[in-house]
Amino acid sequence: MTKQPSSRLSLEEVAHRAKVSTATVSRVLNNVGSVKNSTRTRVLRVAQELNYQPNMHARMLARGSSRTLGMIVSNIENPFFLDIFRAAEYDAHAQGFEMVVAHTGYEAEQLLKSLRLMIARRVAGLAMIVSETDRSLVEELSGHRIPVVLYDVTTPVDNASRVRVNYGSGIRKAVQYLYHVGHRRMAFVSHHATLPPISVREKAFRETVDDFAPAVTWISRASTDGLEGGRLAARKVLASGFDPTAIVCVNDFMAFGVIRELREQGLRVPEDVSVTGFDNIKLSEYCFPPLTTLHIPRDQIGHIVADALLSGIKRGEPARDVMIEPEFVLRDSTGPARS
Amino acid sequence: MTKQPSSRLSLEEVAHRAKVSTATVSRVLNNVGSVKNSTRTRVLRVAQELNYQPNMHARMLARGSSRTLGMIVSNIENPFFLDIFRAAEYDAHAQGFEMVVAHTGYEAEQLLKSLRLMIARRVAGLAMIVSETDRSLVEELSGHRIPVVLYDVTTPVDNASRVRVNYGSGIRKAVQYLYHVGHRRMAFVSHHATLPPISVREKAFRETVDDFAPAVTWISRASTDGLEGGRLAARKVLASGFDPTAIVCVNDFMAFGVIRELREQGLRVPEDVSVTGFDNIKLSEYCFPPLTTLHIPRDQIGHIVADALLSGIKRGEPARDVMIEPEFVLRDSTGPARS
DNA sequence: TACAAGGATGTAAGCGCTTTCAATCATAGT
DNA sequence: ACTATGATTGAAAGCGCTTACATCCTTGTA
Repeated sequence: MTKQPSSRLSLEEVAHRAKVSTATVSRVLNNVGSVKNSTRTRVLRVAQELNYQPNMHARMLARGSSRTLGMIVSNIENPFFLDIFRAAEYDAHAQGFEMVVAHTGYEAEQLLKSLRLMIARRVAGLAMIVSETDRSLVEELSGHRIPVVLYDVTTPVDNASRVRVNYGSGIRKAVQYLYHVGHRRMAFVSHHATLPPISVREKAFRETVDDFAPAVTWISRASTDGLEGGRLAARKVLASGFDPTAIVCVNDFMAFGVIRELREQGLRVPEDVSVTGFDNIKLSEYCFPPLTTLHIPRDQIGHIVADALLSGIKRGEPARDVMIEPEFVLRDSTGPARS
Repeated sequence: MTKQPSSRLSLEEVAHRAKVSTATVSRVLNNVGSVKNSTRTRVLRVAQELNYQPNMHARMLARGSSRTLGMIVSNIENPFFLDIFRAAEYDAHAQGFEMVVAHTGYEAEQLLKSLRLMIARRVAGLAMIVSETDRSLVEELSGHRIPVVLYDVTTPVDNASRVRVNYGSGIRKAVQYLYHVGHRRMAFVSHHATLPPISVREKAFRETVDDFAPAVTWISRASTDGLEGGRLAARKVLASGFDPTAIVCVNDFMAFGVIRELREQGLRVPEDVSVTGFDNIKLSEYCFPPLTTLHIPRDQIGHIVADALLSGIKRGEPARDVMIEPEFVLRDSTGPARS
């Protein structure tokens, strides 16, 4: 029968029952220093019997290192972020680190709170997979000498690694394809136009379409991300009279919302209107019609993020700068323009 | 210009610069005890200038309380869990608590690890929104006198609150509807049949169909949850020759996978086969065709979870037992049986 | 004017762990 | 048998914070 652990079970208690000092228990539990085999097993047995779990806060305080990686994401509902998180978490665990997440819901104020929380937790490294970063936040970070990786940030930041996606090139691939199958009136659907990664895509869209002289554009921005946002933005486009034959969306979720709204208004996809997404989340393959989109290798990003952080922490390696190339995935939500 | 914070910025440093003792700084920062107004502002100014953030681990150690709620979920990709999490987090924040999540991917071993991690973190309360709980884990918890809430656990556990969903009643609503619109051959699609909440639904399905004499059932279990699982399970059903006119799925994601596979094999939904889900995740309204499903009030669950935990922590209130009633949502993925 | 009652601060003892440093013990070499 | 060497262990000093408890000022009051 395992012993009932008390609510205030400390290493000292274990030491006492095993008739050794706390130092020895610590050595056993951390597998450092040298401990006689018989002592080791005795300590382990007692710890087991007591169902003892070390207090991570005390441990962190004593060690002066939290062995924890922090990650702040904009929208935790977006599986896109989750995939990055999970890949990073996998690597972190493999190296004995924990991960903690915070999400901001695209609110700058919440970002600041999350950032402070991460600092309060004394994370050993921090990944910011958020769109709303601005310079002042980076200041908040400077001085705490922890490795940082920023996702989707255009201007480089001192001592911070960057992972970026080449949105321009991605959007260009989609627009080129659409143009080649006859589309001349294309709309672009996005949200939060002030966020840099969003505006980068908008800009890329505009520029690319401009390269194809006879084509024209229309830009519709919703006040919110996701399905609702897509629907709203689509409604605006359709109400505008622009009558697009193709709608390019800033991400897959918005594309789903757009498709939903088109269908609501009696338009078929892709016969009447072609729709493209961005991200290639898992669902985009499963929804109807399967979505033409741009694949971003989220696992790869997660691994890069973890590696940048961990190598910075453990070996003090310098910051990196990585550019990810999206890949065009042709499915059934796009087709030739209606004549 | 704000001062460059050093990497080892402690409360003591703040105290030193503000020419007061650490006790006073602590009082100011925690807003307790009495401090002269001029002192307070001075301390706050210094803290601000230094960009000081208290070390949460030290704080926790000194306070003996982490002010943190833990939540363990099976599958973090499932927006279902996320919604519960966010609702709970909202309440937690409102009461000055942080939240940390861990996910298990339905692995019992991972559950144990997560559980230990939560204990190591000395969370003040723990919610387990997992399907794979078993008695031994509860033992692991007993003795640590922290409020616990278990989701979807059939047998009551001492001192633990429970929140359950009345799956039987939910499945019954779906089956009744299907029967009434003429379905006689219904299949049930699930995964991990050994998990209690899954088997509960299976059982409810079988029993309900049995109540309608002329109807027959077929059960198909995939080895994995989610879209892939749904596809696999559908493939099995279709290959079996059972030729169902309706497929009842254990959750919405599997339903999406099922629909995808049906379409792949040239079957129309709902004309050839009706499909129902369970959970009513947001996407179920947006996918095509919009999914008939059973709504579970996730926000409500999240609030109940947080409230059970927080009231247990703060006021020592006893454990509760809540049953949630799912609500049938009729959309377009179901219709009369083909004749 | 002297004294009680608070208000404002500082002192110092932990919280539960890790980690140096020194002390002790066992073993091998001579 | 005696010392050198390395393996084992324990004592104790923090890690950065909170929190009695003690101390020293202010006031208001008799």
